[in-house]
Amino acid sequence: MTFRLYDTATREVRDFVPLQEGRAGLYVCGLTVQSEPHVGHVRSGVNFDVLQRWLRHLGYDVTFIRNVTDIDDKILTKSAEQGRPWFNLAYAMHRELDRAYAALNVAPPTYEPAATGHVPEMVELIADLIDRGHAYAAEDGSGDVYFDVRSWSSYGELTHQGIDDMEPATDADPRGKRDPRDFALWKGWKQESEPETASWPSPWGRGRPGWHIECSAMAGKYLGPAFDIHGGGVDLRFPHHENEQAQSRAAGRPFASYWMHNAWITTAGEKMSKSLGNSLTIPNVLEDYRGIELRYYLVAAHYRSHVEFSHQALEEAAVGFRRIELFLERAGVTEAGDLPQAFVDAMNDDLGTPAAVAVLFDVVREGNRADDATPYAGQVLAMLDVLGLNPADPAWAGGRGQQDDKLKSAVDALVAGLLDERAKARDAKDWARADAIRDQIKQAGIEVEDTPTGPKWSID
RNA sequence: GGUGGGUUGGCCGAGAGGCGAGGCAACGGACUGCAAAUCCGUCUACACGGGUUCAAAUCCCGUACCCACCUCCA
Repeated sequence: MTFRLYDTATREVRDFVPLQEGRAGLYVCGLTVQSEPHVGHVRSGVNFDVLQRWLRHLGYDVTFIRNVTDIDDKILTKSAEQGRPWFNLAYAMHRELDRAYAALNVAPPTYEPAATGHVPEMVELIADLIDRGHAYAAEDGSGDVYFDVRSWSSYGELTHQGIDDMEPATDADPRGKRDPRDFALWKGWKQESEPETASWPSPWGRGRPGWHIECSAMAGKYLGPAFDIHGGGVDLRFPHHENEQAQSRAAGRPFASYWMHNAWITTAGEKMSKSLGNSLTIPNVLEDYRGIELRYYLVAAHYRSHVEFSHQALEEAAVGFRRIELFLERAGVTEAGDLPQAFVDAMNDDLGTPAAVAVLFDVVREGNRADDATPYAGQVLAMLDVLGLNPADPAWAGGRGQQDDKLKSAVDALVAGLLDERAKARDAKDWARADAIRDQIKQAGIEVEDTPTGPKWSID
């Protein structure tokens, strides 16, 4: 079976046929770095990381571009509220995002371009659009430049909407727009309310980029006028992706062949909006769960399915994942084997991670049943590698590894004496004494279990 | 008004005309001095009302409820 994926534009699962054999160009809309990343934000990071890994597994030479939007209205508003420069806020949140990705073993993309670093490319594209008659400088002297949606007959094709069916933007300032649905390519500098540092020179006066233009410009720069896959969250379909496609194609660039959109994580049935507070920020969640457990929770759901976040569900997922880890520990295998065909089929079917995870557990069970778990453990490792969930991956060590080791050997020394005593009691069939010692250790939060190779302890 | 998605067992979460996904929890059994871990088994679900079909969670029609997007949200 070849790799198939659901294309939002055609609303069907299609065979993946790259523009160039053996190569895959992937552009994903990253985040606007304006607040601490929460669980919902990193979902797309994890989802597209799995895509990237799978494409690589399939042998593609992948160029993966994931941008960062480091200038926009919200960044300006928030930084003003916090009394610090916008670039300070954006950079701080960018670093926070990097930490979150690292904690979840989201591999860095090939390149992570930032909007502010690509103003010349945007200006070039905007000028081209004006030349072609698809954009115009606002006549009200605001310095804005708008895309003329009426000039582009296939506007709305990505989201299958007709211009006249769209709700006129009541909240947006119509300013110098010819049609209320025209969107900003360039935003003139508002001297009275915006810092000069948030403006760049352009043929239309100082200003800053509109939201959508950056992605068209950067995708074009790093992936060329046509590339394979464009991804992002469902909310970006409209207007962001619709506009990206319109302005790119209006400039004569074919743009993306496939569109992939990941679904939301909701809390209490509601969109996990940035205004809901910070209880589910990555640093907060990682106080209670390991990164690998959170990643497993995110990978176990299909990328196009809503996930209703709950601590109970995350807890259950973590328990389930530990089952896999325990199996690997017991097997003591470190060499990855081959992927089971059922796993490959699941992944090829639009990244069917839920079915893939089911295969994972099937193999764990078979391995637990078998006399020799080695071949099964090898398969499990191979599957975990593809999903970015291999516990042995150094990415999970974080900065705590060394201290954990020291702690472990200290506890080991303390527990060893007690276990020794317990062994003597057991030899003498003094079960009461043996159980008392085990209880005593458990009081300290350490679980003792007897295995064929002797007792083992683990932190509860 | 337009566009898209959803409603599955105690819980989470797949599937998309016939064959019990998987996980968590619970219960029973095996193993164990007792446990733990592991294995085996049990719990046979698809919002509601119609319809099509030999056969519907899956297709069609209708209803209810939920969510998202409609010009700077992952």
